[in-house]
Amino acid sequence: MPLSKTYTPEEIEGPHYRRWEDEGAFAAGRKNAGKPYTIVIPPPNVTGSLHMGHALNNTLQDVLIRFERMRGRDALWQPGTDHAGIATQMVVERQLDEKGISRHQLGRSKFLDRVWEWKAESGGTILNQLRRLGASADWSRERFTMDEGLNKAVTKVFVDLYKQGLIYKDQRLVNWDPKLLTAISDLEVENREVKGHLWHIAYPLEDAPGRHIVVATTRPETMLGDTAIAVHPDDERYKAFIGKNAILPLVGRRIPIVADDYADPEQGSGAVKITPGHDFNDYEVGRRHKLEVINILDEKAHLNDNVPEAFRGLERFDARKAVLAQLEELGLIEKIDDITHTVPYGDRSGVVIEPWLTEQWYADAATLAKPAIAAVERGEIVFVPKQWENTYFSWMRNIQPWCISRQLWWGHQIPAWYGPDGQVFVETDEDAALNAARLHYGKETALERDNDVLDTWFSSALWPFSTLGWPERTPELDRYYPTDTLVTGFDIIFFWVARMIMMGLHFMGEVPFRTVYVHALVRDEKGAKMSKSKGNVIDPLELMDEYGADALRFTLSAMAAQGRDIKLAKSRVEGYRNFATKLWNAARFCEMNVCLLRPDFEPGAVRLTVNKWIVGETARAAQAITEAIQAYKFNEAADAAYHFTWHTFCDWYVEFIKPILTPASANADLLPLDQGEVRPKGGEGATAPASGDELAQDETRACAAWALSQILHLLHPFMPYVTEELWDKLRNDSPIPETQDLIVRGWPDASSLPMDKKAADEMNWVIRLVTDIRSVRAEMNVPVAAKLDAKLTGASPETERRLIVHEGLITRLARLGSIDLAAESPAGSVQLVIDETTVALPVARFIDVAAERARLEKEIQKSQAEIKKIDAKLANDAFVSKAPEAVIEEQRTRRADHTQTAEKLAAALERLKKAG
RNA sequence: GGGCGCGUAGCUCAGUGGUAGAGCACUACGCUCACAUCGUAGGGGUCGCUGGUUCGAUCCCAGCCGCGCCCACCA
Repeated sequence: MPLSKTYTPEEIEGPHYRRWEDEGAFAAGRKNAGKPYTIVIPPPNVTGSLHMGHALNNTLQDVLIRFERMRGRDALWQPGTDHAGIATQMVVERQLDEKGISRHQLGRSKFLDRVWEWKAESGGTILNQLRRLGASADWSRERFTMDEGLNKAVTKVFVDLYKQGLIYKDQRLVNWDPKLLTAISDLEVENREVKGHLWHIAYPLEDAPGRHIVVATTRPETMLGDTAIAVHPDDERYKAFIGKNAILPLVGRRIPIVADDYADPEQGSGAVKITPGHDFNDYEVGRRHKLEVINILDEKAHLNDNVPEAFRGLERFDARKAVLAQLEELGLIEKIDDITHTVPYGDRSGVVIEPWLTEQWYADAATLAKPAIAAVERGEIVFVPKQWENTYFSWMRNIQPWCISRQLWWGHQIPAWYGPDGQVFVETDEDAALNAARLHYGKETALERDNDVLDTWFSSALWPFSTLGWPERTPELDRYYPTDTLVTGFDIIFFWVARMIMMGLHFMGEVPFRTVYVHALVRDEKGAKMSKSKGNVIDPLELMDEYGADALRFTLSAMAAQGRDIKLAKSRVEGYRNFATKLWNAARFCEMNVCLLRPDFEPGAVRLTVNKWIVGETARAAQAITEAIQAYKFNEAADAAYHFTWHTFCDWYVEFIKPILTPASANADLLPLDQGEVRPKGGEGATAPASGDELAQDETRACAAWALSQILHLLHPFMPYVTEELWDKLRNDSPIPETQDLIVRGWPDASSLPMDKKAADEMNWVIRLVTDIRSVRAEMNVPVAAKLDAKLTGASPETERRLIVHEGLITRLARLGSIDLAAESPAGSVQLVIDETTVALPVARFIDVAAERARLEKEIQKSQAEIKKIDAKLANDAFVSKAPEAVIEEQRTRRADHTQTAEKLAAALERLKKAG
């Protein structure tokens, strides 16, 4: 069935994807495959939906994986999803909430059943959306961070690290989320700038009635937990107070005034209240001075029984008001400053985080980080762009203990069991824990399992090896680990990338991947972060509906310049949809002209200049695209493919070959038989027409089909659907059995293709000639239908030869009646200069002589100005002695060109004047 | 407070120590047998500012102005 007039993505995307899957096109480990090339997907949240960040991230991965697969590597793109602890639990809790049920009413086990149900219900969505995008992952290997094998991996890692002393339990302040009621890690805290107040509060001194010491705070309610005041030891204002006591207002507690470097004389009043139970700094001060730690908040951040009765049970912000009101009444508020300061918020819950004293599990990140830092320093892992290594280093070198326990239900439950006296047994399963307990206690003892689960990122840190079967030593693990490239956004370098490196090195003894490609964030047209609340989200699914997956993929690739955010404009997507249509129509042209892939076609053996030229241009494009993808310069690769397809193949090659392929064409008797053998123009002396023309046509049909097939391959990583569809068409029409395969195999090898310099020069001359003639015609408003008879003067023998060979093309593309050599340019013509040749176009009846004179004068002036500039340079001794020879030579060449042009144009001007 | 990035055509962005580029938008014209989701031609930029290095700077360096991001326990 012939191709339709336009490309309709929705008709072919689904069927092609199904075919790829049915034929196992994406499966790793196929026979005869070369060296492995592996990418592990950043696992999307299992209950999530595809957003633009996913679209970008997965498009780039797919470009890489398809490229390497086509080049013959054993490409494995390992897919899967993440259980996303907090995020998923929140969704399910919200669903329950709508029915008026709390998870506690349901109980842990039933609640988890509900989460699994929700996972079963919505877990396929994101993966199907990735398929829609064209992602060529090996779905047969799909994993989930909570599946059985991965749970085994998580448990083993936890137990091993515990036994190595790298995981431990500790009581210290954590970031507590009073809404989600769980500890979170430093990374899950988002510091926001907010406007607030700085209250200066007078604390009465114990032994000096009527005298005060003033402290400044942004959180007056925490004073109820104060256990000291700190001043700087060198602060003259307060030296006398050190060692004395103050009386804590509202509470009446006697608190010491201590000297500590932490107190900054420049800040606030220079004296700072110390609340070890609710501030990370104060906690440290408290440690140094052995201060009492008073916890005044419960898990929901309401005041507890450790505060005076009047305040008990108050929510923290209500408590602030109450405290301030009381202080006001007592006249203890000295002044209030308006300030802007940073306040920690939970990135999931959006509420203010409380530093809260609890017992949690920690991983000794500093120890794990050491080899991870060294691996990047040694270049075993390379970040692209390289600057991200600095970000990585600065974080890793100051890394804090990683709080890995969460007071959630959805996640990997911590494999720790407690005896009645609090003794901890960390084992891979309950039986092992019971055994250990029996040994410890000397008898059977009931144990209670730790209720907490692990941070989601704990399991994703193992992803590059857990998905390959670890802790089993599987053949896949041997073959595909270490993986090759990790493609990710910079927002998860700390959360994920750094931790994978730490865990990979610790448990596998090898880096998890060689290259980390860090891409940008997708923003809206104006550069703002896309977010639901702003309503500026562009849905990739809608774009795919409207323009097709290929157009979206190509857009994202073309905009993925390193180190820059992507501002996505719909107009770009539309433009690349048009590109797909253009390609489609070029294929239609080939189809209509019966251009078939030929078994005997040898790109190195073509005889016609146009064909030699397109072979060389194809080689150039293939090389540029290959190099760009290898260097992760997706935009350059996409641009090169776009330009070659549209502006070289469609704009010129297709136009060049039309006169050859159209048998009835009046130009048929002008066809060159071959590069060296040019048939004389006109009837007389012409060699027998038919056979030579058929040879030329034959070669050209095969060459066009070949070039198109190369384009389809080069574009395939970016636009898999339309290229597969057209390839399908092309190969089905082909008599060669070897091409009966999906496009997923085979990548153009530029090094095996000849780049014929002579053919390139020749066709570039034709292009210049045609373009310049068109330009003049347009400028002179020559009616498009007017066939002009061009006359060339001063042509060299080579130009004359080119003219004869390409006459048919030139007259057709430049819309000439004829083009001939002449001794002299005819009067009343417009003249232009190509190298040594003057081209005269008889357009007298269309032109305004005065305007033409002005044009020529302007052109001459332009050239003369250039010559003047070059002469100045060449007259500069410093330039001549210091600039490289090539640069000087280039200047000389340019000068000669301009001189020639100026002379020819001056001659033209003279003739015009004479004629006028 | 520390670190990073960005300011190039109306818009969105590439790019290079040696004659400024693309897409979109815009203007004019469209005979034509792949394509109006198209063709041909065209207009449009002192490459943020100021200095420095250099024979030569949009590119390298410094400072400044403007914008954005990341990290950080400063009340």
